[in-house]
Amino acid sequence: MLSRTAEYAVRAVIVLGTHYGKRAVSADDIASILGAPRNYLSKTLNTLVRRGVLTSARGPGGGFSLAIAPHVLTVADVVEVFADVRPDGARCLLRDAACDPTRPCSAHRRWTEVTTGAREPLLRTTIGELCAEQRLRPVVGRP
Amino acid sequence: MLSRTAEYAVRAVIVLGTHYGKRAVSADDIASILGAPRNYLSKTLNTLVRRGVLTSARGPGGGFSLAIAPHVLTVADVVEVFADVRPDGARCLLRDAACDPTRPCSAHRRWTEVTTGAREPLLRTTIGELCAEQRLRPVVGRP
DNA sequence: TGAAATCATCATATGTACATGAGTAATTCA
DNA sequence: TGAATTACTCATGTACATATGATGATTTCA
Repeated sequence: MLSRTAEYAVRAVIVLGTHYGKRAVSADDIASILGAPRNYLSKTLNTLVRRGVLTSARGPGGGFSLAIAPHVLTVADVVEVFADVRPDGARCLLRDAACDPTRPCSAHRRWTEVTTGAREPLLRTTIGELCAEQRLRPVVGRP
Repeated sequence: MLSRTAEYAVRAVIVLGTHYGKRAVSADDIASILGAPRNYLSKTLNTLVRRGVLTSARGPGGGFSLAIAPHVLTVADVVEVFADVRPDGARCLLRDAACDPTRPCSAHRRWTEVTTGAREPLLRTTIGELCAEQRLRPVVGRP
């Protein structure tokens, strides 16, 4: 469903979500946790820094951290840095020419519903929700 | 959202849906309707034929037709020929190792909900729904 | 039977995603 | 201040998506 890069990004952000408010995690550590190539991941993380999703710090004790709280950061926020899944409302589905935006063709409207619907779970789900269970170790009971 | 190829496929199938039960449409005609490169589209159409989504006929009067009625054929049926968007239930989100399928980790389950939710509009929407009320200029048959 | 129409396929080219290895720049701390 | 740590960047390579143009194979019909 996602490109390799976008999936690395989501997984890395989940790892960072589990350390949110505690400490930064180095690219080396994230790469080894994910089993992802270190330098490639590093470039991906750097892109997330430039987009304001992460912050970075060099030197000993440095690494990457979430710039946005896990319960606020959505999966879409991360994924859409690497793959634009937003419905292209301007371009018509059937022709390269644009529909009249005030009066789009019927297939166009229907297609927008499909792509909007597919995007919705990404918008609705936060990184925090995906991290939640990572904090639960098997022996820890639920309140 | 879709690869170029998958989008060509959906658009081509919609064109064929508007001619369903009437006549076949040639790759040349589809390419010119979509503004897509003819030979590239031809390969894409051929893939759909091999997958049983379309039928083809050579010679004068030949071309491509839907092998499945438009109101039965779903967008997912077409898209998933070119991009597998089905949730990968076996692989764990956080590691390349697989979760225990009978007892997946919680993030895993949550992630499956996201990808399943994103796929759902593709499964639910039929090509027929996208064809309805199309004011496509029909391809004129030979005299 | 031969010409036209049409799908199918091949050879080749280009760009981008994905990846690797080596190096550079910034930061911390003894 | 210098060594260790870490982010950042560059050069390069491979595979695949996206094309383009030419050619082969099949079918129809005058």
